[in-house]
Amino acid sequence: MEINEAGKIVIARPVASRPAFSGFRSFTELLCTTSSPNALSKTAVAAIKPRTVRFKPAGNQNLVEMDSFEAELSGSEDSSASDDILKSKITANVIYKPIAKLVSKTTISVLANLGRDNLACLQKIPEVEAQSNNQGNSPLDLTSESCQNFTSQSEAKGTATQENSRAGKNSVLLTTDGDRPSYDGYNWRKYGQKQVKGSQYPRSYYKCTKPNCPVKKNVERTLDGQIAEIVYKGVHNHPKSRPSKHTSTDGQGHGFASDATSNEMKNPVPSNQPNGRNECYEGRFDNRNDNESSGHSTYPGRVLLSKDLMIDGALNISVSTPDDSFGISEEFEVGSKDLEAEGDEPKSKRRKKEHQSIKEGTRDPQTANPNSADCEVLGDGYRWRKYGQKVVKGNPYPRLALIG
DNA sequence: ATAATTTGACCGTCC
DNA sequence: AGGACGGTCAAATTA
Ligand SMILES: [Zn+2]
Repeated sequence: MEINEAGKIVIARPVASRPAFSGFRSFTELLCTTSSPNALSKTAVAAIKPRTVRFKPAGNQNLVEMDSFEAELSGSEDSSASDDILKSKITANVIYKPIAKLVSKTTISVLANLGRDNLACLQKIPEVEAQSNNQGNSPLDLTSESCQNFTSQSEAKGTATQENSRAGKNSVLLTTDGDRPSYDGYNWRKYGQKQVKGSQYPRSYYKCTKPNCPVKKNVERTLDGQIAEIVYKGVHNHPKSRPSKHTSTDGQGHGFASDATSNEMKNPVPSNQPNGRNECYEGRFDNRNDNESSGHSTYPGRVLLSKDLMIDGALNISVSTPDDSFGISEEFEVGSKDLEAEGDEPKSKRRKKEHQSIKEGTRDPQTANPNSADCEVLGDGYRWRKYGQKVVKGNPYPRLALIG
């Protein structure tokens, strides 16, 4: 059961074993500059809520969607668990996001003002869950505007050290806050939360709000509100909603809350999906750094994502594709490897089913990316050109070097 | 009034 | 068979 921590913890740092490419940096830079992370923070509040009681009827649940696949894995770690990895990896994508979050303008301003007061920030930021204001726009804004701010911050921190980030303690900036969104282009509805055994943090369950979309994601957040891990399950059967600035976009119209996590949306994703489907297969985002936060700061992590995702942060990323699989995923690793996993987690339950589905759904990586030849569109919305590939020691899969 | 979130209970799977 | 867990449902609550 527990175990993961070790794995997760980590985070990796970037660097380490990667061949050096200048790419790294570039990546980072790119990310920062172009893509920006999503950072966000917001106000927050913590609330305590009453509890509800319910009776329950029973039964219905079988809906579960099977489309998804799963992933699991966890963590990060370096281990080498190759086998496991394989299995798990297959479907899973992990992303480690360091910072990120989206912030609303207000927040931004606040931050700006506060700038120094991290503490203050912290307090606010922490949990909000969302609702507030930002929903609609945040994403965009962030991207454009905010991002920069963040970016810089994050970046700075990241690379430089982010002191602040965590300095503040929990996190202010970097952190993710509560549930807010980082908009990943999709709208999510929280349908459950639970303390899972293997992790220290509560796991929140989100579902894509589009009517027929089976995609779900699990988000674990630290006390501070930072995202410790995100796992995506399933494939969207609809295009992303684009954040139009003011609008809510897509579907629902209201703001959505995307929970916090992931991606950035910012960009119009280029091509991502030809059809509009396949957006995410499964991914995971891990951030748990608490542990050591001290070390470095950024949360380096890894990301594996598949088609849509994102990356963010300031980290170094490396991308690798597993061959195996479905190609679904391309992984971004940020630091080290992690992978994980293992067996410990019981997660497996439904997984099996999912896997099957997954396979079906996912396959065709190539298809998915039209560009696959030399250029690939990773989840970040940008197009990358492969300029190298190499087998890296701790990692079972060849690592690709991409240039933006 | 409506939609989203919270949260205890229920269900299925694993051991 | 029974307990432990993770995941999901859905009434209650909140926004
Ligand atoms: Zn969806």
